[in-house]
Amino acid sequence: VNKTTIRDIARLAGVSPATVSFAINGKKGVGEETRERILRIIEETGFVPDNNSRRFFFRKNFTVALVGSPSASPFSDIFYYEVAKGLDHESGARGYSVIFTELRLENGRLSFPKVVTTRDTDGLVFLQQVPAEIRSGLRELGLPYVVVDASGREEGFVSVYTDYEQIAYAATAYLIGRGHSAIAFLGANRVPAFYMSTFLGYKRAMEELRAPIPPQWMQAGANDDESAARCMDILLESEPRPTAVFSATDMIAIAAMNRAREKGVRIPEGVSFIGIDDIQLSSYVYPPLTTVRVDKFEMGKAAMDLLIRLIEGQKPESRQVAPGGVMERGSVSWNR
Amino acid sequence: VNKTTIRDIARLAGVSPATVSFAINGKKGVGEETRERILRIIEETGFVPDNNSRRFFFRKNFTVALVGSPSASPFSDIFYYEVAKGLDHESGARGYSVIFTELRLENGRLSFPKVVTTRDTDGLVFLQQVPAEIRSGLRELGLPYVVVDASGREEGFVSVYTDYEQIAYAATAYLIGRGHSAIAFLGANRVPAFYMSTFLGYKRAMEELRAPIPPQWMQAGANDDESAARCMDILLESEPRPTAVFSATDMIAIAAMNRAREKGVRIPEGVSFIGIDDIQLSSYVYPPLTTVRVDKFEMGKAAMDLLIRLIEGQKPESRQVAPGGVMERGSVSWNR
DNA sequence: TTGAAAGCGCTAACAA
DNA sequence: TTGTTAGCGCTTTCAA
Repeated sequence: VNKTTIRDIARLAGVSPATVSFAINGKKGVGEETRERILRIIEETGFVPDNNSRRFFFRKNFTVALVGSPSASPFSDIFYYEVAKGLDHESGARGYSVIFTELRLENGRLSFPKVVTTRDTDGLVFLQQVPAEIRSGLRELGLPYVVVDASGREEGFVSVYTDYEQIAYAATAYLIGRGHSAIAFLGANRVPAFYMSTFLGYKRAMEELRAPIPPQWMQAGANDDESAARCMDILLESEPRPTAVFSATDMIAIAAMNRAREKGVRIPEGVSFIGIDDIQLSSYVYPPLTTVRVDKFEMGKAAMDLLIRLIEGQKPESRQVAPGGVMERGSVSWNR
Repeated sequence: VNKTTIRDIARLAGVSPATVSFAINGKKGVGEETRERILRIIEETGFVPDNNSRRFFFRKNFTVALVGSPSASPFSDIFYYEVAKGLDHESGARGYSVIFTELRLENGRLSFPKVVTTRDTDGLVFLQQVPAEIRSGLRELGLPYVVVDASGREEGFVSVYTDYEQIAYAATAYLIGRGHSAIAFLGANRVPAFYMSTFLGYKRAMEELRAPIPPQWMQAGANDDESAARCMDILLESEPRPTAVFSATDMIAIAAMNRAREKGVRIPEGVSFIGIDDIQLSSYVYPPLTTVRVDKFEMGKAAMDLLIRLIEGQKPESRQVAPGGVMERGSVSWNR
């Protein structure tokens, strides 16, 4: 198949290739009627300039890689997907494509996939955080990158984040609004900044209640299903026992909920639960989990915008995405 | 940043660029010691040949696009992710990258994203089926494509599939092995070929029981959460009532399970459930769903292999991926 | 306003 | 076995 080139169009229009190039890219230096004639011919022939030639000339890929990491799953499976949709949406409009890839895990060490090491992409998108083991490697690469759903933005990178302090406050305040005051906190300290934000939001809401919080109501180590279950055990045995639990993520809430049920606690009558994220899972567990939504699609779009700006040499600021509202489902009951 | 080129390497090695190119690509026509010297210098300098130049020269992208469709049910979210991992794994080893993209939905019509229409990729991967509305467009494009998890392989395309008849048989046989004989079928007819396979597998297992099946035990229209719930209602009201339900997918099983619980049925004591897929959700619902595993990672790998062969001009056959085993969890009880 | 010409980094045909 | 050379399709500089 011999694709038509800019030369063919030039011949058809009776002009030089350079003029066609100018016309296509909307540069000045082409007469109005010449431009129209050229564009009409392009329209008719369905000509599309060869992208690989442009890549070659500009020494640029017009490509961005979404870099997943095995350590992030399975908590983030669904998270990945919605962010990816947002990235795709925005990138399409800006002339970029999104490459899907994952960090390689070989005998216990994380490394970049070949697309990245060969610099066969213009920028990277990370989720939540850049795994510590690859930070120095990332610096060496010198590729622009953004972090989506970064917890806190202390460090020197561009990120898309949401206000988890505010969200945690909203979640706790929701429980308070439903009559609860014995509210426990179930947090994950694997990412300290995330822990901080959610805890502070919880604390702020509790302060307005002016009631002291028993220390064993504040659990920090719920980093996966099992540790969340252990934390839940402690909560259930604590005296007095909380009537509601605020969890920093839906996954934690679900693991804790399952544990409580195993121990014979009725939900939400015995203990109420609220989470953060609104992952797909949350509507399917029983009872469906009440949670505060985080707009991951929007985060993906924002990340793409920021990353393209970085690639093009701008110095964009990190961007905040507004939190969604409370998704009221079946895991919170009234407490009177 | 002025990247080092093949010319620089040639100069350092005291040979011509062509010789370096031969050495890199393992072509014959280079002396053994010259080759070693060149490769050593490449090693030392960390030189990586510019991929965009190769794309330009070969008029090829070394890229494959995973084409999602917005109309696909939320059921497939997790499916996407595991297949994508398989695609990434295999493509990395073969020098390709995976682009993540979605069909565009504009005023009710599906269309291809720009990456595809501009032929800025070498091949496409579809999930389950090619949406009917874009089939003719796909033909016009003339891009190679494969369908992952295709239901049946009647039509003229290359696909990766698994034997759902066999899987359905295994699932039903598992219930029979647990003492059940009043077993209902809950299927989805949105994709007829998939419906066929699962139903026939169910029927084959039931035939061995030599017991007649009341027609209302065979429900075909469970295509989403709500229709699955309605089907479950019918099952619960049918006389005699089945003691177990085989569902063609985990999502259907979960929706039906939730419905049964709403109606006050205890699971698995009242009714047992088994599904197909082993999606992540299945281990988190309550009770955790017993299901037959489908190896989606393997499907992704196989799809990539097939697609690359197609791109390289071979005529590969569709490939079958072996079904996984039964994942025994908490949704099936013994029936005596 | 338009055209001619050079060149991006690589590969492959051909010549030495 | 190795070097020379041309050229892939595009953009941009420079000259007309």
